Amino acid sequence: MPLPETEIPGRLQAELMSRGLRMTRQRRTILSVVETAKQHLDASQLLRRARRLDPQIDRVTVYRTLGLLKRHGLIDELDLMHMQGEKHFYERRPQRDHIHMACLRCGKITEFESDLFDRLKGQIQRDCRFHIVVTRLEVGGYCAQCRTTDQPKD
Amino acid sequence: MPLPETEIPGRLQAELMSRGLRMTRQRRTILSVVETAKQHLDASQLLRRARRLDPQIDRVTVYRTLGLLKRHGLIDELDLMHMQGEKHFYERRPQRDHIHMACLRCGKITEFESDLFDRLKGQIQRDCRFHIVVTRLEVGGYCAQCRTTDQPKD
DNA sequence: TATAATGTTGCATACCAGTTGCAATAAGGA
DNA sequence: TCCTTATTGCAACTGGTATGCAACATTATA
Repeated sequence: MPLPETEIPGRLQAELMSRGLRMTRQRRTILSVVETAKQHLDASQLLRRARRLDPQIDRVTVYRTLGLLKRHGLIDELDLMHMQGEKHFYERRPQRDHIHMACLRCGKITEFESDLFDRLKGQIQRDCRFHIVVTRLEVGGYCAQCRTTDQPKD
Repeated sequence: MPLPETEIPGRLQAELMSRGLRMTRQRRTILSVVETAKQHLDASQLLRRARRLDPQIDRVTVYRTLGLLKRHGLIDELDLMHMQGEKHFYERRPQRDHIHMACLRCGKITEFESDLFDRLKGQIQRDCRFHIVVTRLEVGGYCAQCRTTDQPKD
């Protein structure tokens, strides 16, 4: 994921502490993995990386910490069109929502920000009188590289 | 789901047959359940309804038929923000894409069509040179009824 | 209408991501 | 430092979905 320059390392940790949550060694480790990830990671990848820093960390702790971060709106959960089973992927909640495009052929994930998307969310809030907490726009299709070559069959 | 008047009963069956697929008793049953559903159903609900019409239908057949319909782009798979576990919900692919809004408090699912959404998809295709096959825009938040009352706690 | 070829089904079993109960442990305030 | 309470790790479990395989049904063909 493009990590914006404005992001402060340790931000997640500071956020959780300011909410009065206990900062354990395990949480610090997991948060640092989430913060330094350059791509979207699933729980097991997250666990593997966390274990490189703290070998006795348990996967349950990873799941619980992810749940915590989700409930506090600090990370977003992605499905990425379920291209690799049913696992979920995580990213720090960005300042501005973006769209995830998944190429059904090469599997590449691309992110895209758009004013139209922002306006669409505004329209939903107004027209539907719906208070948006979280949005997820995922698009499956063929990226520029793959759409020129043969398409996969059924 | 709002089933548009333009929808022809037996449409799914005709579509599959025109693609040269075998039309079995089980498939006919499952297709009719999908076609007549008035809400988004998950695999187990679909199975229960199919069994009312054909008691010996097996759940794997439901999963396999759903997979088939998905691959042929005849139904869409929804997560509905994973509010009820990890199950998936299904709906016939509509003529025009719509947004699913899930109320995090009462669980109500609302659908919404929007020109802005159509334009956004156009922008993605153009600006990202991405050929869209399927989109999924899900929004979690609080509906008009629920946003006025107390919010749930962490 | 019978037959052959191939696609589809049902059963049992396995799988995989994620969850839960509970006793042991550790964080942070007094 | 002690005490309270949150958090952890282990093991076992759950729910949704997928698979191998033999039996069977569908469709094309004769």
